[in-house]
Amino acid sequence: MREVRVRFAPSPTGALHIGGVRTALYNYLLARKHGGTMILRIEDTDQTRYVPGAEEYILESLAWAGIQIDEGVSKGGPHAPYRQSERKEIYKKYAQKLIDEGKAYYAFDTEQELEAMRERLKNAGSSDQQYSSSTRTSMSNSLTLSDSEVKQKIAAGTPYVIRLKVPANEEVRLQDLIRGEVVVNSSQVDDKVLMKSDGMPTYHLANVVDDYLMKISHVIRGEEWLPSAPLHVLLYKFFGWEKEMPQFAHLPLLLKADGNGKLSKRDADKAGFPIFPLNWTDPKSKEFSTGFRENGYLPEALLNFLAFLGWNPGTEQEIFSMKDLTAAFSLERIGKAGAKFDIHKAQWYNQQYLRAKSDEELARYLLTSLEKEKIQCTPEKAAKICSVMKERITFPKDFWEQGKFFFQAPVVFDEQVVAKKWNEDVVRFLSAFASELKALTQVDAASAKASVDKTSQVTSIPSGKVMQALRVAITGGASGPDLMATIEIIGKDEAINRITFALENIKVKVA
RNA sequence: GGUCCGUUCGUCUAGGGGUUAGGACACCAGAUUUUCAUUCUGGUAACACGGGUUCGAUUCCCGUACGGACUACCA
Repeated sequence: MREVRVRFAPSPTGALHIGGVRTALYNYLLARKHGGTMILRIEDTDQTRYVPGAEEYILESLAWAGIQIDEGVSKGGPHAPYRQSERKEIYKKYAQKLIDEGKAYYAFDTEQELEAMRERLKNAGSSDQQYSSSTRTSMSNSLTLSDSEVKQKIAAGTPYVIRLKVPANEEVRLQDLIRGEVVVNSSQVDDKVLMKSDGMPTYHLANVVDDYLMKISHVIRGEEWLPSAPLHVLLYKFFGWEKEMPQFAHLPLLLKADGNGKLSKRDADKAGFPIFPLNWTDPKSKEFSTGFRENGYLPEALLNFLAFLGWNPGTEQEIFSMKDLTAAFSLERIGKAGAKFDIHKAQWYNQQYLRAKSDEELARYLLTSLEKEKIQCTPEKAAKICSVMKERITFPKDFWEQGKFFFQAPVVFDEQVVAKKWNEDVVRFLSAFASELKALTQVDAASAKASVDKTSQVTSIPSGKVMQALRVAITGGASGPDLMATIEIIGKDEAINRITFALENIKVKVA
């Protein structure tokens, strides 16, 4: 097998779509698996769609995800520059070569003329309205014009594009690593523009030239590129690069969770989950989009989830670190059908990865939240809280959001529990329990439990009848981690205060 | 419309000519628990359809349906 060199080649037109992250991931995994090279190339040949900050965003997203670039923008390498706008002259040279060899031609048609051509064909009932072998003869190009006319037009500064002269009726085959052999007749491929009138290449030319020059071994990209792959094959042929042609792998698309169709930002917004790795504000429209990172998704969990959308190892193992993924990954095991993006599974992965962390690591999340709230807490206490809460949370922020009561005494109490459980017995029990606690020098979970049992005996009230009320008094809510552990964490005095406060403020419902 | 690609539980998928069609998420039920959650146990649930080929097809072939991508001087 030849040296594995893969590239992720996004264009800086906005935030990086989550599907792009998966494409990058698969590229990266293949590179790592075979000790190859991961290249990042920026495809910024469309100047009208350029969005400032997008490139930085892509870089930061990949870094966050843990997808490391070996070569490319921001990193440099033997094939620099890696930004296509800076490689303009290179493409020009290759386009010229095709012109010289009669494999491409100049075209001077204006937008209106092209429009008129399509209209004409449409009216004539033609099934397609392409600029191709059948229509090029009636257009304004270097095939129909004389040499002197062409020269004159160019000299006069008439805008022109360079088009590929696609052969009329030829079978173009390509061996896709995921889909097998794909055959397309060249008559289905139109005379694609290679060089635009602004002097920039189109994707088709730039990608083929760069992949060749950068010695790319595998092109792993989304399925939306499959229809134009034959064109690329043709280009490799015309350049005489068939031997160096990379292998293609066209990935199944990421679909929206409900209904059908490509996963879009709209769908994600509607369902309330992010679609971009990081927060993003569009510089033009000022539209803000949330990111997976800011929503509390761990990169390793997101990647694990993403990896399994379209690929699986064929075993029953579900949790895969980047290392595991690298070891298990293979293009052969990528599926063909589009995968619906079900955020539930992503959340489950997040839970799994969060739980696997040590209390000390988790404590850092809680401490971060507390800092924002300007609440003091020792790392030890934070770790303890995380330890009792880790089984019930999905995101780092949940430690604070579901554990506020560790730091703030409740002032309002769950109405349902109060209505249902708060009664004379409760008042009696809690008063006695508070006294019981007072008698102790220190309260931990075990002694708190002992006190509950003792109070139960003394008052002859079964603890089961009053535990919910105790919880409400201590936390204000109806659910939470182990109550005795909670009491231990807030401490004896605080527990007594809270019970006293509840006793004073919750009215017994008159039966 | 045309070209290409696809189709196994609700979702991600394993499997593959003869299987009780497996797992995970989600869902439901039971057990545990002071609650919720966790955990454990169990459950509902799938080969799009029609023709071939074959002793036998969910698996191979062909159609149909449905879905998707592409159809720009966008990538």
